[in-house]
Amino acid sequence: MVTIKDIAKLANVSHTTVSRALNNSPLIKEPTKRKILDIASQLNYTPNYNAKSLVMQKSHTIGLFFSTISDGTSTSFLADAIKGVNSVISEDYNLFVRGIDDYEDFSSINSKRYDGIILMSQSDADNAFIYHVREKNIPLVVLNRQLEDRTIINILSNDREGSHHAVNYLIKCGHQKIAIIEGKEEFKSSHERKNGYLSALIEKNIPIHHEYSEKGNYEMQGGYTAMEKLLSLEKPPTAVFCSNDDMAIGAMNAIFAKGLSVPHDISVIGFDDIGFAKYTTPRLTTVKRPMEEISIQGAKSILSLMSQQEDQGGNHFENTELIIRDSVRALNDSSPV
Amino acid sequence: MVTIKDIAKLANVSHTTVSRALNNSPLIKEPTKRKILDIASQLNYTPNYNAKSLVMQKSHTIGLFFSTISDGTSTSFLADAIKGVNSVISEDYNLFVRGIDDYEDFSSINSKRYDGIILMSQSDADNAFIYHVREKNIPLVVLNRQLEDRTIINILSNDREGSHHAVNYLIKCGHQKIAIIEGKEEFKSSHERKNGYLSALIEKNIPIHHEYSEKGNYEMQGGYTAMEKLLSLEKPPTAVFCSNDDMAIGAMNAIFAKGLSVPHDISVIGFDDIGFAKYTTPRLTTVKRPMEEISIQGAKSILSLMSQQEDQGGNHFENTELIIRDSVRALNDSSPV
DNA sequence: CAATAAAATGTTCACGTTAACATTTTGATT
DNA sequence: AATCAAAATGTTAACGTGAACATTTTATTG
Repeated sequence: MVTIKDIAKLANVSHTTVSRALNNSPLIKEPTKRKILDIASQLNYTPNYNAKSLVMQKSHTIGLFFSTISDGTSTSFLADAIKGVNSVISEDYNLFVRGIDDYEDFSSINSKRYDGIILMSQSDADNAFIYHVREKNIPLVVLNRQLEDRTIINILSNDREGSHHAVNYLIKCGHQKIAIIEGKEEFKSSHERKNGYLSALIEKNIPIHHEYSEKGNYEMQGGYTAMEKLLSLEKPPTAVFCSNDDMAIGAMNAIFAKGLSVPHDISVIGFDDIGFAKYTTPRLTTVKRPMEEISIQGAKSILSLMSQQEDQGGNHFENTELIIRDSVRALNDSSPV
Repeated sequence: MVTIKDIAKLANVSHTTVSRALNNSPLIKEPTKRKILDIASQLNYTPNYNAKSLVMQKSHTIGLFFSTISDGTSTSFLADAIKGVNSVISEDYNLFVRGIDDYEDFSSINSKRYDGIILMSQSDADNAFIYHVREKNIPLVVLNRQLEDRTIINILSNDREGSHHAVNYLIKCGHQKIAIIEGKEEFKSSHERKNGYLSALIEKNIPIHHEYSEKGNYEMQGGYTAMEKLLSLEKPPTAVFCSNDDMAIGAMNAIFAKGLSVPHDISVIGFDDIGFAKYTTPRLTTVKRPMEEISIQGAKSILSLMSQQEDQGGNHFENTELIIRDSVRALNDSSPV
């Protein structure tokens, strides 16, 4: 492996001069600079980042952490987040991807190792991690889950508003018996989305029936099982708000399995707008959550946070959007807006 | 930041003794070892991995590279690979994720920075990368694409066999007019899967019609468009082999859009067995490709390759499996095996 | 052309750790 | 107790780089 000292010898200068030349310091005369750069490229020199990091106290590494990678994080969620972050950070940053639940303790997570951390947070259980990162003074951006601590940069979609909007749409379509299939209980988003569902019903004075709430887990099978239970009720709902698209797909399958049709017998609405939502039969009406946009914003934020030290915390909401397709039926004449 | 020298001072020993104690060297007496470990944990000591890496010439980093992350890599593919690798490597390795197409040149990829590299290879264009990694003497495992070079560890599914099997099944079901929707042209797997399709037809002496081959791109929209073309043929096929599930889903949608039914009017078979395949309507018959298993094997291989230096190259095939669901209809009496 | 400031380059140290070699302590043997 | 081997610990250097300070070279000015 060739080092700056090797280059120094060949160029007949000190290794510091080489260092300066490679870092494009204005202190070095043009001719020598060129000579050094020439030799460096001829020798195929590449800097040793460990040495660099050691002396400069920077790691050139950004950590992208998920609450969990193996347990219940949907593929599209994981992939969209990585794609988003990846598209923003430049070649000279390393991107480390890991799940918080992979760690027994957080001792290996410190400012020497990470210049910045993006946390894709799904659960309150992440708070210990957040606390640790803050304590170690590592620049941090939290995505996807709202924090009380307003000093932390926080980028997320307004899930409550999104689900409120969705349920409101069902009501406008004439539905009154509206059920919900909830998300994974440990995930904050589940509660946000349920709250939007509740607030929409309350706003329109529609009574809330306990039996219209079914627990789910954000997985297709969970949506299927939950829907089966709803269908076996004495008075089944006419519409179901599913807390994510995966469960909506499972729910539709449960409906088909009973010989019923969507949206004729039961209307279904989802959340996320994953790629497949356009290709279900019927096409799924859902709330679009701009996951990739959120991670792009997150990556940009962490970069600016790392360069300037001005820590401008607070929430940044990316808007959700109701995507109307074919899985909801209007029960009344007044066509919905 | 607390270093081993700080600990040394407090323990009244040399920093080397501390280093040895922390690394559990047998040279250190039990009592001193305990004392040092105590102090270390009290001070909340965490090792500086940059220093460690610098002197030990190890990076504690495993690179997981994709041909591309942003351009045409399906979400389930990306996520399954990361999940698989992540589940195997231990806490003291960093997992680095990046797309090859993010790099202008590979100069930053060297053995100081990566202890090992797992390449999820989709395209011949990766060969330059592979060559570079080999030249730098970085342990390498290539997943998902067959290499000529038998000295490189290579783990993949036998796609040709899988698609042969699938098309054979269609034939056994009485189909003769069997079309194919091909994958992304630049990806090796597309050709493998097409070859399996062709060999199955040839084996059974079924004439190959040029118009029954449609180009696709591994995306749902591509499957849709390709299917539309097939349906507009004078003699449309009775069965379609789609080179992945995403396109199969798109194809089914195109069939529905024409008012036709799957499998009654046209049979559809996919490849991959993604999570959604169980939840399409009808449920998708497909070839299961054990992506997560492949990445788990890949991660295990890279770890063993990194520890022992015995480089045992060659291909390791993970078996595909035909998953029979409801999207293929038997045209004849003889029920298929 | 000397004096002096500015520019260019060199010397030495530091970063935090492990490793090679050196020294001291311990314990067994006579 | 003296001797010696083994065990435990210490000293110093090394990894590759950047930074502070020191020195030399160059350009500018009177």
